[in-house]
Amino acid sequence: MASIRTQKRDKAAVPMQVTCGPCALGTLCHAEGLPFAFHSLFPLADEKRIRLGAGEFLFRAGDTQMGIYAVKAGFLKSCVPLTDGRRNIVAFHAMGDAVGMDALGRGAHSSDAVALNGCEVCLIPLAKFEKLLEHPAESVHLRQLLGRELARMEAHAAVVGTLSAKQRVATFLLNMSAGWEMRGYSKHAFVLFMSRDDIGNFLGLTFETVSRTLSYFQSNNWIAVKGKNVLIHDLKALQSLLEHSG
Amino acid sequence: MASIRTQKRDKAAVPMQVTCGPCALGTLCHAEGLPFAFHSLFPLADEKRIRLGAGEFLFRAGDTQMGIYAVKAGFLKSCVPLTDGRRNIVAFHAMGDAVGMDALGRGAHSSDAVALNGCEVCLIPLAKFEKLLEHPAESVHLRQLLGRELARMEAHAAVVGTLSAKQRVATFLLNMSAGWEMRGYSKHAFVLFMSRDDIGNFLGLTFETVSRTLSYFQSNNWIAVKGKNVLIHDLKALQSLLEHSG
DNA sequence: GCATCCCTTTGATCTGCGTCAAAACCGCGA
DNA sequence: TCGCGGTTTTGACGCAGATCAAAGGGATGC
Repeated sequence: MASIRTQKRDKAAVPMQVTCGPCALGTLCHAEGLPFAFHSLFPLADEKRIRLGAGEFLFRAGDTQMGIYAVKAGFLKSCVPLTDGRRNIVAFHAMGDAVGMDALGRGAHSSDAVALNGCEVCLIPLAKFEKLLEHPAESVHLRQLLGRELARMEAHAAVVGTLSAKQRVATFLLNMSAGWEMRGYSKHAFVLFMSRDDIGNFLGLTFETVSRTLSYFQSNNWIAVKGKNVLIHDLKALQSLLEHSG
Repeated sequence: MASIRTQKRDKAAVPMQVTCGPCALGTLCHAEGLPFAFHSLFPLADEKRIRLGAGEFLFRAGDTQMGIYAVKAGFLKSCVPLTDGRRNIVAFHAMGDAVGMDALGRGAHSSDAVALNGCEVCLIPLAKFEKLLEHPAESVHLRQLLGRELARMEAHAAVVGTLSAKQRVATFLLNMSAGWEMRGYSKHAFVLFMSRDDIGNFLGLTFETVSRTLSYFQSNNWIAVKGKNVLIHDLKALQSLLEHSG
């Protein structure tokens, strides 16, 4: 079974253009979007920005310093620790995603969040949250955020619990594609921001199997892969893989 | 891969003693626990009780009739539909659990909830919810409920994504044990309320593998199994299975 | 430029679990 | 009480994917 590789330090934080349009926190996050009366609760958005280099932890499982984070730029992964010391990646996060909500249950994070590259996130500490959520609109928003995350995780558990290797990798590519399309980018051409090892860990496969499966898709002319660059030629072919059990 | 068997009708709803002590909805649920001012929002608890026979659906994936349900008696399973028509069990629910929160994201349920035997649940429709949650204490409570569920699902995804068959079954038994202990029952002796097929589907294994693994545990004198009755002789042995990778 | 390190690809072999099969068991209704 | 349908157990066999191994990129530092 693939293990998560040793984390690396990056040379420096990366300069970035950061927008707030597609952010999952939406009105929960920063001043501009908030009802006027709530402006005073918030420091300037920039004060709450956090920059991380590749391999740095946003938080670790067990941390009681809670809060919800919105990814502004860059990419992260969420890893849950196993009893044998390994870690399993249960989610990837890109621009606009919310991270850290699993801490709302126990009051401590149950997973690590690790930057995959230079990235920037927005934080709202829980204390601010509590006050904010007295406002019904924000409360509904957070509930939806949590509900979506829960449904996503249920679907992921079903994928790794029942599908074949080809189906898992196809699902992964289709989800990446849909995610980029949702953010306004091409659904046919994108760059994988994680290693084969990370993909394997996420999907419950070895990195060799991930690599082989991508090569197989390419040999069928369904996709073209060159390193982390992916070009999907035949979305329907990948989808039809999922329609027949086995 | 195991599929969920055809649902059966049961002869009748089962007479039950129903208590509200350990219920996950807690103050969110019924009149007794609520702040006095909120009593008027609620009909009598009994009006909101729902009885189900074995195999009956509490709700189905796609239902827009939302609400949160608390299990008062009996057992249910949550199943997410796969693209190939199969369903995968992602959770079991017993007395005191909250069910249906994955609907808070999209406004529609993303999984089925099916009764495993005669059971009884309490409903709060979303509309009531919305009003209730304007009260900070209830809002925090729901947030914790959702956060716990999310963390639980992350852990489950990690289990089915990385562990061996023996480790998955051991984890399952340990979780059952802990669940019963938490509810005030024995952690060493309990009755499995689902079939081998359901366990396999939940763990991403075939029912044959589940059966074989239980037999193996028994042959090591770690447990005794007779049908659905389980007696755990050696919790530590099961736990130590999880400490060594592979 | 070259060397180093890590990531990725591809091949060969091994094995845990799925699949197929059959018998035993258990609850239920007649 | 018996017979029946569904569930569970156990066995034999095969395969998808893990493991072991080695060679080929592609980035980064000197």
